[in-house]
Amino acid sequence: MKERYTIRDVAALAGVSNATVSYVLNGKKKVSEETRQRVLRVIEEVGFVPDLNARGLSGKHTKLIGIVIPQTEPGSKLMFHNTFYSELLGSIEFATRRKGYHVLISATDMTQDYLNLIKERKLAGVIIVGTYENRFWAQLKELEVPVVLVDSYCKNDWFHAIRIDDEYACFLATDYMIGKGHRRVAFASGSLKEDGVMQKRFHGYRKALEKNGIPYSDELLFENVVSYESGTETAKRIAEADLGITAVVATADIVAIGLLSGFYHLGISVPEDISVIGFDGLEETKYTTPGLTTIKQPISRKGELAVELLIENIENAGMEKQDKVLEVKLVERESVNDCKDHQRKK
Amino acid sequence: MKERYTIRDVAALAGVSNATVSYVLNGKKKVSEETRQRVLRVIEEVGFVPDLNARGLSGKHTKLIGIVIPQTEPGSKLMFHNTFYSELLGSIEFATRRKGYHVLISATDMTQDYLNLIKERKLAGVIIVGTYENRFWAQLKELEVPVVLVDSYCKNDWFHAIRIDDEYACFLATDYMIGKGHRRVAFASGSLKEDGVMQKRFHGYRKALEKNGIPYSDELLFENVVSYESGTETAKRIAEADLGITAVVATADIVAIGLLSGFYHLGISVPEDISVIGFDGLEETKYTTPGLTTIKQPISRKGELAVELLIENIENAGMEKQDKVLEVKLVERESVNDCKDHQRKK
DNA sequence: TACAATTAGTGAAACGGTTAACTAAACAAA
DNA sequence: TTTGTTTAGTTAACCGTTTCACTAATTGTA
Repeated sequence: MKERYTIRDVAALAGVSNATVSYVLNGKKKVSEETRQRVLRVIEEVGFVPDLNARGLSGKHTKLIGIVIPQTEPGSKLMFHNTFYSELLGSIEFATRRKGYHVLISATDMTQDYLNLIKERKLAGVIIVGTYENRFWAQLKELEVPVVLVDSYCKNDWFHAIRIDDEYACFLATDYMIGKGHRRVAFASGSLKEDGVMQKRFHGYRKALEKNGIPYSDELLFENVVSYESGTETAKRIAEADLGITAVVATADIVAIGLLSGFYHLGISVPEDISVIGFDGLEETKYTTPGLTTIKQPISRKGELAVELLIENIENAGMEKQDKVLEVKLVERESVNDCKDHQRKK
Repeated sequence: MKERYTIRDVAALAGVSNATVSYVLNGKKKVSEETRQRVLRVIEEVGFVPDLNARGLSGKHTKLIGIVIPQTEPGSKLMFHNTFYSELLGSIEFATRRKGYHVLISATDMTQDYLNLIKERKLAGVIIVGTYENRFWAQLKELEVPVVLVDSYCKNDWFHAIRIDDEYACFLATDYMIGKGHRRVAFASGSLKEDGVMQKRFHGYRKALEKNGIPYSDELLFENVVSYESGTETAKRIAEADLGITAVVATADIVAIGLLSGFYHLGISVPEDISVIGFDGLEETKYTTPGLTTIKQPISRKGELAVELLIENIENAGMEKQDKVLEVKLVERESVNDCKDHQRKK
């Protein structure tokens, strides 16, 4: 890269000391209007741009924030395929840029490597999405770097968090299905191993059954990964199980869309033969056939809020921990019908 | 952030000078095996991690690379919605991480702001995706930073480039349709204003018509943005135009998927009433109804190659410019039928 | 034995900012 | 006139690396 003007060059040209230029740049000390203008003119003329590496070295923080998006499998293809993450990432990137920060993305779990990255780059803050792994959370805390969790649950409650009421949201979805007369409601879930959003959503599902006096049955739980393919797979399993299922609550739109496709290819018609409700409110749910009824969560808002919260915390340290719970709403489209009550259709 | 061990701390603990530690770290000078081990042991013990800001300040390069993804509209929602970009981004991120580099993403055009970003962060290299804007390219060149273009066309031919043969690819798609007996083949394109991939693809379309002795007709060109919505819109326009169109060549799967949905809602059946071919080979084309016949391009490979090429250029400066053209292939699924030759169906 | 060459390691000056401590001038108050 | 205060700006140390120039010790050569 080409050699560049430094703050000292600018100082020399403007006939002041480098400190003065620095003060003009960051306004931490008063500089007479006259000098200020002179310095600014020189900056403008030579196209001076400060070196953020140097600033990061001596200054308070680097204006660099890290985003951790879960890595579902090596190659990180799967996760980028769920446009939930795309939309979230887009909103984070946009909000970050608007605030004059830059964003470093990593599709990885919170590992020792990532902790090192935080140190190496002296990240000003970190946004972590959808991780429940807590083996490294104590170490993360020790780093004393501002952290905002999105859709993550940290038992210790150490970090800021942005989320929705996952339990309620799935309660809503399930209760809605039951309200339509469905009694055999399957639950197409992501992995329930970790103590995260999926578990919360599962609890919501069970609560809705309970409220309506429907006994929970293990057979109706279809646990899988969160992906298109897993949806089609689950559709097959549901069809083969032949349990009289008339409705499916999916824990992600991408799964629901997979279900739609799976059922279609099996000659099972949605919503005539089976009703499906999704979760997320992705754009594409408007365009699927049939249009997908879903629980819409404010994805972009999550990203925006995460950035705002993080930057606020970066800029005024020692801020009290915050938890923001955003609202969801049920969007009715065409993938849910009233149950025709053929209790046991063959 | 917590105070950290520096290279001098490590040096003191190992009883050597800081220079020696530095040489152990980056192997630029020989250090006796004994000292090396001693230093490494201390590093391990105290968990020392070098500060990349400091390294970036004094060292050759920052191991930070920037990715520019085009911004289609403020808020950058649209572009992140095309999973073409998600997949590309995912592969870039993965390849980058494997090489020990980090990646800074920006959804923006190549503007003065971005040029400044390159300077500010002293980016080691830049990957630019799908931009044709060249107002700033001369300035970018002056920065003397390694650049790889992906799906971008720079007239001056200054930068490394990764691409497919867009013209041939669309020729293939169109010729295939014609081979199925279609004579009225619409072209659902992105904007042809800029001198980029869309224009190349358009040329391919025209060449295929020409080869088959079909006169080109302006009416059959449907220019729009590249998005789901634009696809549904175009479907409507095609239906309303009533021009006896029996096939559509789309310049992006996301548009094609929009077409599928649009036609469905208009009661027009694909492929019975109209055939559709897409472009990109996104995962979801497997799952649409009907499955989308499409021109598959090696998206992840594009990302990988871009990263490899860029890093090679970063690490051995003065490398000769390279152009890589990757292969595409036509994937047949269910969205294309032989033309029933109802020349003018009502 | 003397001199050159090699090897292992050191010292200190960059890199380009920030900032605490200081100075000099101008002004106000007694 | 003396003293104190405010204002505008400077000096220089520092942030944590890299790397050039150097030294001291060891080895090789004639």
